[in-house]
Amino acid sequence: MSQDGVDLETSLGYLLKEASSALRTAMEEVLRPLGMSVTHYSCLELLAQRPGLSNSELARGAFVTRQTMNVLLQGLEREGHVTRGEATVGKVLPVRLTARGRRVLGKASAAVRGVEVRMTGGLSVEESAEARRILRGMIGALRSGA
Amino acid sequence: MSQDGVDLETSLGYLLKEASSALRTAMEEVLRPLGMSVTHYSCLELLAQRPGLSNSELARGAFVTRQTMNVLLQGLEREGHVTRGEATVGKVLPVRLTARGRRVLGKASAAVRGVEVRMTGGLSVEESAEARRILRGMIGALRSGA
DNA sequence: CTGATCATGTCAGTCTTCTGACACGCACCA
DNA sequence: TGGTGCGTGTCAGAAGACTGACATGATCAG
Repeated sequence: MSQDGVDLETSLGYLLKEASSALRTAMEEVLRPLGMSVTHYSCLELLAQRPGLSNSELARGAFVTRQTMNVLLQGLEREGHVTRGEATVGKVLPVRLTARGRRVLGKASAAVRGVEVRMTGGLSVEESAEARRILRGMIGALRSGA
Repeated sequence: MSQDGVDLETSLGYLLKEASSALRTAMEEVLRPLGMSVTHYSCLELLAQRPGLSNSELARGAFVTRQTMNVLLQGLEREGHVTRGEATVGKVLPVRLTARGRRVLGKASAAVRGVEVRMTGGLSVEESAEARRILRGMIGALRSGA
């Protein structure tokens, strides 16, 4: 059975999906009371740390297509959480957080930080570093093959 | 900036999402030529390893809702990849792979195994074990908090 | 035995995300 | 100079996944 196939009990891929799913669920739980989805939060957090990112850059950072990020940004702009500036070069429109966007992000960021602390609470500093190193290696290996 | 928020460069949560996204993309690439999606494959692989699973159990194993798994199974049944037996207890319908389902799964399973090998190729046996241990710890910590 | 609770399968509607397609601007090279 | 390729923003349609809701059967407390 497990000689040619993928054993679910052992597979790192399955474990990765399981962990990612659990993280997403936990984030949804703490973000729901704030009226925010995980993708909303990801977009705002990206903008807070890298102001002026474009639509396409935000999409890559949040792991969605640029079309999806576009409709997301339209909603965020309508709600007054972000502003889209003038194109300085080409068609690229830099996006920035408004004061209101920064405010709602504050609570969300704290909530998500709580989830991350809960997730990594049982890990030593060495284990965290090891986990980061291994995950980065996996990502690199997967991307190189494409 | 990064004192209260979540630093994307360091965050294990972001790294987890990044790795999961890269894995999903890589799987889609190898499954597309076979005319199969990741969720299709997950469902079939689960059934191969645990025959007779019910709709709800499959949903939990593939990290989707039972409604989503239901429409997926309807499609797989229509294409002759699975059969749904009689309810032995309650309303629970055990699902099983057909010969045809097993055949298409064979190629897909090999392809996905190739992706997993590529992903974990650079890891030693000890590192793999460490990664599994850490991921299981994260999953447990996230679930316990719910 | 009876009522309450829970999990399951399923139908319907909605929301999210993706794929496909188009026009535009930039950079490079012949 | 003109063309080719690439990245970008955006519109439209299709596919995927989710939430809500209902009836049914199992389980357990009283």
